[in-house]
Amino acid sequence: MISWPQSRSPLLDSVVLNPVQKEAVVYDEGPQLVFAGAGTGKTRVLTAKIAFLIQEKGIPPHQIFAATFTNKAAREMQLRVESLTGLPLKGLWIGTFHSLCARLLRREASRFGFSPSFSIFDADDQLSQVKKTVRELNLDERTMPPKTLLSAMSRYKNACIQPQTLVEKQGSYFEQELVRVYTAYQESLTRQQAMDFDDLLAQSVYLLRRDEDVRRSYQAHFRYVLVDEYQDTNLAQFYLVKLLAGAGNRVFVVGDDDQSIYAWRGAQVENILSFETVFPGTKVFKLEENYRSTEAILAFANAAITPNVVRAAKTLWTGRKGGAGVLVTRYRDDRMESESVCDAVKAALSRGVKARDVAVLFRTNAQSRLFEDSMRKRRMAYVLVGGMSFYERREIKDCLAYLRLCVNPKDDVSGERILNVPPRGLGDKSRDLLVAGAREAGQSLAELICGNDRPLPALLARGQKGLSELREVLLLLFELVKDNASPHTVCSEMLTLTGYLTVFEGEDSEEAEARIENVNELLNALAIWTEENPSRGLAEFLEEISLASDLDRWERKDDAVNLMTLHCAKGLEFKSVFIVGCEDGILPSRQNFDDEAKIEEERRLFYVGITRAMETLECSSADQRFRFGNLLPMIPSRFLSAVPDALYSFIDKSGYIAQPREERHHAHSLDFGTRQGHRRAEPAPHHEQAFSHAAAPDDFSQETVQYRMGQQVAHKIYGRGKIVNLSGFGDDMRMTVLFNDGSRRKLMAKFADFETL
DNA sequence: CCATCACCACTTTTT
DNA sequence: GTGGTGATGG
Repeated sequence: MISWPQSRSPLLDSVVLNPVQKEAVVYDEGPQLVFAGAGTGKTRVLTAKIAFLIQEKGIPPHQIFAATFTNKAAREMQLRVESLTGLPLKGLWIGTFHSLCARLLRREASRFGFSPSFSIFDADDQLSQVKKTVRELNLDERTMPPKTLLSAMSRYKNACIQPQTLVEKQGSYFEQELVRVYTAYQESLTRQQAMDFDDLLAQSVYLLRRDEDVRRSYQAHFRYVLVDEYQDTNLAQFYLVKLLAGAGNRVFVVGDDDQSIYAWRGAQVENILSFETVFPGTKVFKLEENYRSTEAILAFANAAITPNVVRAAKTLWTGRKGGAGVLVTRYRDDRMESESVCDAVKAALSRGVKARDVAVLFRTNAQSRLFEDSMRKRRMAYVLVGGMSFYERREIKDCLAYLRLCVNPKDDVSGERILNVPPRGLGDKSRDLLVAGAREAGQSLAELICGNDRPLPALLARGQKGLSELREVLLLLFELVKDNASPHTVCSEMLTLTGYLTVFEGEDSEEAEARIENVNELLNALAIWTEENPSRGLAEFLEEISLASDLDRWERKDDAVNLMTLHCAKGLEFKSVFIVGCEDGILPSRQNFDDEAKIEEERRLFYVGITRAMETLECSSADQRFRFGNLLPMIPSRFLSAVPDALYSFIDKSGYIAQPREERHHAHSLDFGTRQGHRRAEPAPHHEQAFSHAAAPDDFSQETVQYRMGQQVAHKIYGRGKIVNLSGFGDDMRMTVLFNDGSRRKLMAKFADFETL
């Protein structure tokens, strides 16, 4: 380990770097590429590099452009650099490509006829807009599926191909119509002063390409361009790096081709593999010493990735000899897998492992449910990352649409969304009339409704009242925003004015209650944000929301196990990792069977999962799994069989307790699983007893907690009470509890967090 | 106009 | 098992 010989800074002296890492940090000639294998300290190098540039090279923070993969990574990196240099780094351009581009585009908005407060459309908004465009062009949604169109447009945008350059080209019917849709879609976005995710990148590229002044000024301004996770950049991001770097090529990128897992959304591994040719004179550094995983895990990882053909040669090694072997397990079905994995997690916790250091990783979000159920049943705390995020819920999106409209009244996707929310008698018919009227007047929906300079289109009588109500609401909200009211005030005012919650309050369903709770949580989040960002307004809040991923909001909790997809786990590390659902069809995904390049990406995904583990790793598979509502036979992943047996221990728990005399390998024959529509099998046997107590098949803890009428219970929040009613059973059991404070509550048994007395 | 019900396709992965 | 869409009737 070497410290900084010529450093004047005691803080920089404190960074421990190996010789290669140090060389990469200090080198300062031309373009630089760091091949950083998993766990080789790439974040450390990147942070040290930025600190070095600021402190030793005297580059002002605002002249550094650093793109990370998540906003969270950016925040953490900034904090670390700040603590290294002891300087606040206010102006540093650090963030995801998307947020950095948004920042650039807002600064330069006037140059391309946009307002700096343009909206950012997320996937949901994009889809609404495409659907609308398809309808306007009188296309059939079945032959021209909006989703397909959207992904095709996304491909064009990733390659920075504008619709006007496509018009001349001839192609299939689909392609020709695609160009029409693409053209109309972009026009509508411009009209609404909106950018979608892809536009943030593409429009930045167009701007820098088109406007020499802008390009020159940014090239002169940024003295360094740094990119993390370079293997996952797409063509637009590559162009950006190239355009921003300019002739000086002060570019420093870090990545690992073996961890490239986003080709499906346009990332090109070629960016990293051909970096040296594209940036002549590149200095390459290779980090191959892994500081994260035990030798056993690393050997397993190396073996798992070996079959890939498309990769730069490298071999990770570690000085940490030994370590617990990797465990590969095979279960009867998905339920048994989740139960057993949760038991194994629980066992680890009782051995003293902290829940925060444990992760269960899966290929698809749908797999999380079983694990959530199993953990809840065991009263184990967990954090689920990803899936349906808070800000994607309908009620939240409704509220946000109002807020977005306040910032950008031209946003018709938001306008149409809230037109009849809550229901105010403005249905499809009224909407069409208003949209047509707005189009004719050259205005947006909100502008038309709020402007009084022009008679509104004749509406059905029923709509008039609702329309003037909406107008009042919007006018009041616009007024508030003009007076710089806090985001929290605007939102709560909107709720009062529209009576959004009264519909739910009238309903007595769990769902309505959850909605109300979510909206309250949003208000809460707004209040906190306002407090933490007193100088920033609604527009900034909305931008932060729309560019933040679920992972960005994730925080490790000391006592909660982490549940997430393999994609989400990139860049993270955990002492104990469980990779579940290691089956052909899941990992690798069935949809990628046909293409060897895609299989290789799936294999890299597996590799990413493996290399998250520091101390223990278990990879599990199930012989049968519920998918699409039926029980399907599964076989263990080809990725597992590619790893030599000697590198792991294998435990087969897939045998049937009901057929103890059967030969073991018959026990998991497929005939059992082919009956379609089969209901989920009886409670799975505890895995440690699977073969030992054939006579006691089902005393497993499916329902260890029993409830009965009149029973006394104690709830964490509501205190003590008595069960006065019960209905349903299993996961659907509901109960009414009369608490000692006099309140009466309906609860789902499976969620109810209390002790029986 | 809106609530309800039947039917359908769908599950990769996300800034 | 989900969630979105389309037909129907109040």
